[in-house]
Amino acid sequence: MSAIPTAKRINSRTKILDAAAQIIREVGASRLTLDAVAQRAGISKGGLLYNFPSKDALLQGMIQRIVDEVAIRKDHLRTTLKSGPNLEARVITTVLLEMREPEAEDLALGILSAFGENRELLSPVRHIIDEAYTQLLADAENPKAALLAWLAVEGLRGLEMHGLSPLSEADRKDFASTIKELLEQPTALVLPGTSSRN
Amino acid sequence: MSAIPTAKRINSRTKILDAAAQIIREVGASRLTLDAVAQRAGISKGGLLYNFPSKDALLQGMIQRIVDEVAIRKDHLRTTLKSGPNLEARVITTVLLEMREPEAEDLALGILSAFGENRELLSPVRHIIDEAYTQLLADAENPKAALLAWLAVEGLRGLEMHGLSPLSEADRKDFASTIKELLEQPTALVLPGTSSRN
DNA sequence: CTTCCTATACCGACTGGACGGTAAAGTCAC
DNA sequence: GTGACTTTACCGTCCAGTCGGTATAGGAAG
Repeated sequence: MSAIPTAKRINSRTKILDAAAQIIREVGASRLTLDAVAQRAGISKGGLLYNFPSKDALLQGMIQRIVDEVAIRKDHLRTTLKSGPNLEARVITTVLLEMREPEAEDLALGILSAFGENRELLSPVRHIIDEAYTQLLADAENPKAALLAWLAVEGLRGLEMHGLSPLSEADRKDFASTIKELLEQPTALVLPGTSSRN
Repeated sequence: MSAIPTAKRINSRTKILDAAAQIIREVGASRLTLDAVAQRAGISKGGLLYNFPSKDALLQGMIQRIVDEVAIRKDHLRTTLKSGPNLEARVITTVLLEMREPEAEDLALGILSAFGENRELLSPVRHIIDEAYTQLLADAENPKAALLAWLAVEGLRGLEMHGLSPLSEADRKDFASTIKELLEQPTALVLPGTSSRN
């Protein structure tokens, strides 16, 4: 929408997005007010609203940045991980499992913050999920194992996001290895019914 | 605090909780205002606040009801499902997979609604999760498979909760069978490392 | 049985603060 | 001075929670 973002503006925008993410991380999405963001970003409320004309726009900006970030990480992993079976599944599970690192922790929370108010804001998220799902299945040597692994990691991330995970640090490591092995050994999962249906 | 809840009061309370759940389901947690709940319940705002002295108390009541409901379902399934390996895991995954049914759909949303405002409200939820996790592992013939299945189902539920699940109805059914088979056949998951530690 | 008293349950106008958003007046770079 | 960017001051709305009041039921006293 904004025609030519200048350097100054870009700087302000990142400062604002950083501030918003920080607030969500520290005091929760419900306290993400425009005043608080402006103050934290060291900018006035008017200035904030100049950069993001509404709160929804701000949330949208946060989500977009997160989505972009994930795409970059995935691209990076796609070339870093040693190729082999279920590459896409390994990429996505790795991204999700790493998503607990401090710098990216706000991802989950940012998404959550948006959903509550305006479900449409999640559409970019739905989009990358749909895409990831398609790629995951297309690329998978053992689709059932790939789906299982992805959803399991997604489940753990969801629990951690809400601070509800019962897994100890050791348990988590074990689980991560389980996922890794499940995906690297196409024969790890042996099911009676269809073994490898299209 | 209230000494002896009378029948009348209990009736009002359930009407209120029903109304609140309905509102969340229909228009989202952000529109869950005391006025709206009161109106929907066919009661005055004063009456509502008489039964639940604060909004937090109302949210707490909603969560408690949901938690109790889940406990009942689990008890029921524990006697219904045919005994065999990984019973606890089968119980919990069944509950979670059924949680999409209309009557229980508000569970997820109710929980979410609460979290945003006040993280402490989730402590009863954390409690049943911790318990479920312990039982799951203790009872499991193949702990890794049990954990995998539980987290995967949890992941799917999380996605569906936010309307983000990419799985078609058929995919979902397939996935449910995968889970079932994974838990009923302790040999379905064969991992190189520790096959059945501890 | 009737009068008085109390407790429970509920009512609805009101308040005070929070918060998203607006508008007009700067400020600074070019 | 023109346009990008920022500030200050303000408005309107929404909403949790308050508060004085009403209605009904039950029990005790006369």
